[in-house]
Amino acid sequence: MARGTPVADLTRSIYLLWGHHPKPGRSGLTVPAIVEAGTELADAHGLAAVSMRKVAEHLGVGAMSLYGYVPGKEDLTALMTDAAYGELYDDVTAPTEAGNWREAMRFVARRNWELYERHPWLLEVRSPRPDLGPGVVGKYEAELRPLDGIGLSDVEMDSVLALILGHVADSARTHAQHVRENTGMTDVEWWDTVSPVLDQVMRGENLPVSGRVGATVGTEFQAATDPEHNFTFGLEVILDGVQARLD
Amino acid sequence: MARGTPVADLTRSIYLLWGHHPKPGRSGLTVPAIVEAGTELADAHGLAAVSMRKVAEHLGVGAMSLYGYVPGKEDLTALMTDAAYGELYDDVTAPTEAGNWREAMRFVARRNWELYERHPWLLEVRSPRPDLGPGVVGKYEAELRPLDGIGLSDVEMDSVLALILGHVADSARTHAQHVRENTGMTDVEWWDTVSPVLDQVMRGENLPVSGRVGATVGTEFQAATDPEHNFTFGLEVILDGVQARLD
DNA sequence: CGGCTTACCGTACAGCGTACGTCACACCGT
DNA sequence: ACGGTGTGACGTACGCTGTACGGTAAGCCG
Repeated sequence: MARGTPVADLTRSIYLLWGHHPKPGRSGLTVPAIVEAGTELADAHGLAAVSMRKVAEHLGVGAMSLYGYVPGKEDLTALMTDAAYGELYDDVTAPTEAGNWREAMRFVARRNWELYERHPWLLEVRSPRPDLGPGVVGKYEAELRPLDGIGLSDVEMDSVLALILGHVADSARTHAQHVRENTGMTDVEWWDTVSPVLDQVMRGENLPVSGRVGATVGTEFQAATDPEHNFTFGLEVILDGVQARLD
Repeated sequence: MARGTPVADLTRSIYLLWGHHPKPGRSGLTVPAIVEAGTELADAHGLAAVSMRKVAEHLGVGAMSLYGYVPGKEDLTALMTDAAYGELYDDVTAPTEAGNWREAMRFVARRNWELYERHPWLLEVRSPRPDLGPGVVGKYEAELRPLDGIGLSDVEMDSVLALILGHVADSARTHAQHVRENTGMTDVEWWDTVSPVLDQVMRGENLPVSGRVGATVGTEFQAATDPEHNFTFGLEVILDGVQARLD
């Protein structure tokens, strides 16, 4: 699928996101099937494992056949991303129904956290612009609603949501890197290896505070850090900060 | 340079980070020179542009010669990362001297923000474990000190710092994607293209809150979002939240 | 049944990280 | 001064990537 002018490409991409895709041909290929295949691969082996060849193979089809349905890898990733975010809430009112704004934001944060656990590759997606598909747009509406009418300006609503979602993504990112034991060794093994070498090599460094804090954190969590603790702690700090702004 | 057991590799990587590298051979190559070349390339063209071939070419040397000094690309990236974070503070006391803990944290956040502006590729680095080199360790000590003795537990100190740094990274990430006009079109061009298509395609969607907020934000910032505003706003919210915890 | 449209895909190219094996340089012992 | 040798440097090659191009063949219509 040849690339054209930037404007034409962009328009095509948006139409694609919003469900304008070609009917299945004689191989039975469809855009949703391609997206699903890509998502399965990404869930299982990370975003780097999603190559056009692998996706095609997974569908029993030649690599180049995909280009009849999807302009390229970038658009495939955008489709996967939007689909993943789209599965977050059954209904646009779900967060609102969780309770007051604080409980709603906890609900939102927890849901996003779980989404990143299910689809860690979402944290690797690096899109130059937001992928404004139906999933993302619906998510934004659902998450913004509980913040409406509690005393924040429109801009503040957007900023608060961005702050919370950013915090979730950041914690989840650390968590995902943390959990990935497949790539090498477990946390404990890693620390057991690193620790003595560090002790030797850092001899003579003057680190009174970080030395103490690092030791405490290590003892507390049996690891260099505990992303899940940081997630819940940070969330409450943020919510307290928002509350302070409301008063 | 052949890879060995995980433990040996890890040990070697840490020694490398802490300055244990081979003396220059007959080509005059050194590890710092390689790291510098990689950093220059990354600053100019992003992390993806840092290939072993390009770095070698930049140094007037064959690609494989680098492997005599650096085990592979992963370690090169780790070295670059640690060096970049190491240039953040002239002295370990710099943040502390900025004033009380709030001012110190604003100083820390701003410095990190500027670092990410200077080296946007830092936001693309995806390391399985923290790269515990001298730069990163010194940074941790410097940033932790202003939080010492203000009424937080050790674990809370670590969590608060992680929260703030995560927020900076997240804002800077959005900012960096935002600024990258080179890859295609400017913000305004993009929105002018996307907006009418979205209007058409979203006809019939029920988006009362996000529609209003999106419009307000767009008018306010002449863009879909303003990362710098989100950065300072979010930071103050977080600081307020921490203050609430201190009371 | 013939012919045309078009979906499909085999091949190819430029790029990547890096394993392997060779070459020539610099140094050292005599 | 010279020969041998250890090793730093690197050319080549492999398997992988995204995707442009052009040929093949399948399905449909007259």
